[in-house]
Amino acid sequence: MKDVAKQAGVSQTTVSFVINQVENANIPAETQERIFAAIDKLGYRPNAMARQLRSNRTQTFGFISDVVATTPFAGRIIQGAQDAAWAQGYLLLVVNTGGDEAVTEAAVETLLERRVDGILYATMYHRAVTPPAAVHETPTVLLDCFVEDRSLPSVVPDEIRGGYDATAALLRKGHTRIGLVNNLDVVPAMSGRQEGYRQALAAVGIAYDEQLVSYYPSEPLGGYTGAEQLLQLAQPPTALFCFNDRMALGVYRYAQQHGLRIPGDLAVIGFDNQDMIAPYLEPPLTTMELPHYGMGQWAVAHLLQLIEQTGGQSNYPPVQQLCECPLIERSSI
Amino acid sequence: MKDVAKQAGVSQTTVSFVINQVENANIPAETQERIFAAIDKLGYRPNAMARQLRSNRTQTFGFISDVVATTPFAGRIIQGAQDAAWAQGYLLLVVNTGGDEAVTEAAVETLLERRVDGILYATMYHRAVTPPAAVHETPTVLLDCFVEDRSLPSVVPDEIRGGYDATAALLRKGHTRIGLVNNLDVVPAMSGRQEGYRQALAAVGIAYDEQLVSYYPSEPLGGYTGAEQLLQLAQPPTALFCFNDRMALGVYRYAQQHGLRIPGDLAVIGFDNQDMIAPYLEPPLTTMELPHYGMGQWAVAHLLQLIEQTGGQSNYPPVQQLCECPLIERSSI
DNA sequence: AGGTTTTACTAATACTATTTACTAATAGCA
DNA sequence: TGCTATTAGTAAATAGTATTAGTAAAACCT
Repeated sequence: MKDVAKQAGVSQTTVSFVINQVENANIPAETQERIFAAIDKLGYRPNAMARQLRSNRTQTFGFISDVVATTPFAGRIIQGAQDAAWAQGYLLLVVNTGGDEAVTEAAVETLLERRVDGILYATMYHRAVTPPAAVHETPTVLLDCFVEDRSLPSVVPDEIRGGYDATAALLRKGHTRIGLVNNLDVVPAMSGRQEGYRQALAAVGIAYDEQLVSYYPSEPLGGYTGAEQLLQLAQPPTALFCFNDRMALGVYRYAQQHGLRIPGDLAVIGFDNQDMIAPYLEPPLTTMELPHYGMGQWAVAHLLQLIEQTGGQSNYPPVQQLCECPLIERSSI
Repeated sequence: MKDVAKQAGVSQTTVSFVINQVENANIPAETQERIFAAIDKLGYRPNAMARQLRSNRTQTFGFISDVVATTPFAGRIIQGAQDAAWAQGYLLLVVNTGGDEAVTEAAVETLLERRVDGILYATMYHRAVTPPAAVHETPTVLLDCFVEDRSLPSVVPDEIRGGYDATAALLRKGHTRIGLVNNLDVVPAMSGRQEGYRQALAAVGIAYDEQLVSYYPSEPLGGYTGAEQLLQLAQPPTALFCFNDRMALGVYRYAQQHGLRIPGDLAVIGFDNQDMIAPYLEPPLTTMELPHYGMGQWAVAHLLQLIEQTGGQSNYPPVQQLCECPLIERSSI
């Protein structure tokens, strides 16, 4: 910048004013042109480090996640966050802890040393977490996870409503005996979707029947086994709400092997809207989409809001945002 | 740091020496302890920005990609890169251009302003690219892509060898009439795998038969149509090598509808090893894995090497690295 | 004409480290 | 004892910007 100033015959201050379009600086167009010419001639590029040091803002957020790549659709979380950040002139510094606690601690430490303007703490499936205490030293929002004591803002899918809407979609098609092929692990998705299922049935006066719910590992085989259990009942369901698309895949397989036509003999609805499964099943699977992209966006928007508030020191209780899971209608119900 | 110095009763210089474990500084253990106590007491955390400004190293790489999330397995590229970077004390600043040229240009500019120590330029499928000229201002390696003039180092899958190995696996099982259900788009994966297929056949003296190769869009429907075309030949193939797992899915569907048993009546081998498809097909699909994770790692390792060399100003021609695609044996051949 | 306002700048300082050059005090040695 | 070598530090320069306070000259106003 000093060299640019010399080249343009002005002071370094003036160059700074011109580069940053400072109001009230009153630098005439002619001088500005001289400075831009000097910038071009010298190939000058502002040094963001120095700028950050001086202004105490890095225009950077840390993005910590347990496992980015293992679950395939989860890349959308990071994409939503990145897009929203970029739109506001922010960049994301990503760390991937692999779920290791020591790494997570080190990651937070590193990000704080780098003076990120905020931290996004994401998990690849909806669950409770206990992030390192140091995250409280900077604005932080939890993405697809939450802390038990609600001491940090978080954004998660609205599992109950998702379960409700999926069940309601089945009810709208005239089904009254609806099975739930649920996950065995007690995670928020498992209990939340089941609660939504219960509420949707209750809303139309259908009694909750324990027999119509099966619990198996959330994989194709678990779906197969669940279908087997529920469809061999004396009064079998005419529709199955599956915990996820992979379990729905198992249900499809069972139906195919037993000559059940979907949706004629059996309606099937999934959850997750997995790119590589849902659209390619025969018939294409109706399912609920997890709002990963939207949650990523929301998290960044909220972080920006927190940063702005920090000036005002407003101390509202951290918001716990629920994101709706839209119904993706295809041909399986 | 000044406050720490005051608290410990030493100069700021001494604190710096202790924090950085400077050799030849001869700070006795007792003084060091006093300083560490002061650091703890004041909750001091070094300011990476200032450190970076002074030392002119950011310990950061830029990671530019066209579309992170659209192709599901591609997250592994970023994961491989991130893991390798973290292991060396580097962090990744990710930007996702959505394929937009203006955004790409802006991304490079931003990363250069932030003085990243290097750039990783990744695409989500293997292809030729023309990155902004400014990437030449910092060490850069291309990931899953390359420039026509080979002016930048790159790492890509060895498509020819992948095609060769897939075909060879089929040959080993005794097949002599092998069809290729290829992609319609002329991309390196398409032509490379076909070339490997040709070479593998030639190696055992089987003449290349144009009739045994079909070209359709790389989706399930294209696979279905390809299978239909090849299997209705007067002398149909007993094995099909599919451009990717999604096309293999279409082939499975065709086989099922026409009473062909896999692998008994028809052997099928895919490409990509997609998490959500290959293991869950019936029977599980034998396929070739794209070495995404490994390419990400290699790219970072090479970047580090380039940075080290930059001191020595060695000017070798940029290396073009090929990564092997391993065979994932399951039950479809 | 004399004063005020505006224009077009500049000098100096701060941000938080790293690094070089230097010093005072002590230890070692013949 | 007198000299050098080592120990245990410190002062000051530097990195590249942003920002505050200030100034000289020109323009404006009555």
